[in-house]
Amino acid sequence: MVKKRVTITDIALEMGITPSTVSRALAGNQRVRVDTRERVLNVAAKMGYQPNVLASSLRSGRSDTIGMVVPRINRHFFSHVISGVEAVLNPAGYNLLISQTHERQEHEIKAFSTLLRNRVAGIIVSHSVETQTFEHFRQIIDEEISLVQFDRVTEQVPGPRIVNDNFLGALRSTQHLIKNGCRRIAHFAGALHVNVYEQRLDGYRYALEQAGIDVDPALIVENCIVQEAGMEAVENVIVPQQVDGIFAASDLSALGAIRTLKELNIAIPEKVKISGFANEPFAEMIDPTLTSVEQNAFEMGNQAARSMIESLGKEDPVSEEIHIPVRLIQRRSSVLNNSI
Amino acid sequence: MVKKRVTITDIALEMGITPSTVSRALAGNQRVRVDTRERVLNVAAKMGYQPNVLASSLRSGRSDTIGMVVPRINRHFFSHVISGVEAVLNPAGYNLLISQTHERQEHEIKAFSTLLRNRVAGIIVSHSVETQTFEHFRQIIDEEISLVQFDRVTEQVPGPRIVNDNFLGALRSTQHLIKNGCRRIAHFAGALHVNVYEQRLDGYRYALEQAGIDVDPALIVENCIVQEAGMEAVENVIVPQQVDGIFAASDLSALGAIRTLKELNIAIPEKVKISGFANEPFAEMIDPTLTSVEQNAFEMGNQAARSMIESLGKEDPVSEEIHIPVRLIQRRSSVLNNSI
DNA sequence: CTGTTAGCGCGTTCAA
DNA sequence: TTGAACGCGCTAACAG
Repeated sequence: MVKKRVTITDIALEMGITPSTVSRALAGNQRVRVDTRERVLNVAAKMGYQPNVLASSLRSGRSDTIGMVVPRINRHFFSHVISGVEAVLNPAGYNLLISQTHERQEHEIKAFSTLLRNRVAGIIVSHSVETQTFEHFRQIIDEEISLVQFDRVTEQVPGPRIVNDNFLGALRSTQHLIKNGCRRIAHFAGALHVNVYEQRLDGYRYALEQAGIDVDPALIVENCIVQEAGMEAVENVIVPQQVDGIFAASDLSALGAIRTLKELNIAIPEKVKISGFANEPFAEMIDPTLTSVEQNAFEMGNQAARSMIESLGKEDPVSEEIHIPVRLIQRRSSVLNNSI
Repeated sequence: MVKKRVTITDIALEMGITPSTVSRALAGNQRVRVDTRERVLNVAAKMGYQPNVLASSLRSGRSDTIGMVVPRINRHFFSHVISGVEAVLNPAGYNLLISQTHERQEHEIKAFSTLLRNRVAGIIVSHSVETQTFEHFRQIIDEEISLVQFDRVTEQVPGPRIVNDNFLGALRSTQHLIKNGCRRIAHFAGALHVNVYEQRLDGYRYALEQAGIDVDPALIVENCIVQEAGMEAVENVIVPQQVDGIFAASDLSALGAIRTLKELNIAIPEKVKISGFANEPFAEMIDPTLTSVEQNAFEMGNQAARSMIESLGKEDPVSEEIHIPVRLIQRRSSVLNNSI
């Protein structure tokens, strides 16, 4: 026996009133007697009524579902951003529909399509690494769906952008290496068409220039953000170029460098000082512990959600850029004495 | 200017046919001329038509949204399960609506309510640690919504249960410690009303009994799954009880133990051998590297999703229990010589 | 304060 | 093969 789902009509029939009144009572509308509202609420609870948000959204044209599109759900950074978004959106009465792109633009396009079909009120997105064109944002913009970008963002699309202070993090990190005596500092960079990696490179460059150190292109390793790339870079660049410091745009490539350097018996931090980016959990667990730039993913999620809620109340998108502060965490991979 | 959303009526008007025909054409219905179907598809694409799944679901009574309820999105294990679920459900045309309970039963109840209101076709859930009663599953069962449990499950609720082979993992892990010479083996347990921790305790017990070692209740530390608890347990149990082996139900408490033992200059693995559970990423990064039981979270997600799709096609739920194999990964925290 | 009427967008009868 | 009519559950406009 299938228990049919309870509708407002069922409640109305049960009480001898009309569905309209039930609807108003449930919605907390003022134009309904207090005692009838309470009776409706009672009967609804007793009958196990669950409002059908599909019908409600269809009729009202409003939706309380927010779409979220990320490269990968199971990456430490993104899972924490998602958690931060959820922490703000859920208490505010919104639900999250999540898609991952696996770093493929094609999947990003599909994800948008799915979210549009589901009539989400807004979309919170961090681009796939492949994404360099933005025509697929057209429909989102045309339909005036609120759009918030975070971390991997572009100015070519309107709406708030929540980003880490990548430039400052890179600047502080490189300055820290310089202060500790490094002169030939390599940079493990990412894909430079992605804003975050471009800005980290800029911060690195600026720090060197300020210190009167020439920027040597031979010391900049592109697309070096995974562990294996860090390992290879040690053999191809760090050793032959007699590098004494590494600012890595990723903790993983920093880890790769540490492992290979240890194998080669090159002392860290005595011979080479290293700092990474992201402060992954393993940074404080490896030997030596890894200096890194902490980015507050949870807070970034909170802010993205707050910006989304704000956008939902406005007519036109505000294309502001909001910076989440970063913090350099000094550990043994870059500091000689035992002061830390 | 708001571009109004395109509906099948718009397409019909544009083509001088009726919405019915458009609907049939888009649904791939046979009872429509091949060339009109193709014309409809063309016009739909040209007009940027996105089907309204809310209206579609409302009308058809079917939904392609699956709800997922987990304790925390941003935990390594759960984020990988989610990813595994997504990897199967997405290509099959389903969307995921995700809620986290933060280990609170109250939030679990709210999450269910939200999913029911959104008329999900099924729910994939792992209980909060607080969950010990199951009345809040009533409505899900009554409305015949497909239900799949994973990891933290109960037989008190119908439907497939996808679980790790916790018993076997614990058995192999404890046997491994015994084989390597341990006699007084402590167990860092979790909350014992949760199936996974109960089974890990059982496996530990069974291994001891098989080896003719008495189970000493003083060596079983309950609710010891976070780092701090592992640290305290070293001082309260490991040292005073002269323990020579620890089987921890969690990598985190194992990590805590390692840290405190190192501070106390108690040699690992010479004096105390340790194995954990979950094979968190840090297990191979700490010093000494941590022996642990690998649980394939991604595969567990795949299986949960497959079971869900299967359930959706059936009338009555099948209450089978599906085991995901685990694997003991031996590392330096438990092995003396350099053979690994 | 409550009832009546209409329609959101779609899918599914029943006719033609 | 197509069209006309209806209704999924709900909200909103208009009466009263």
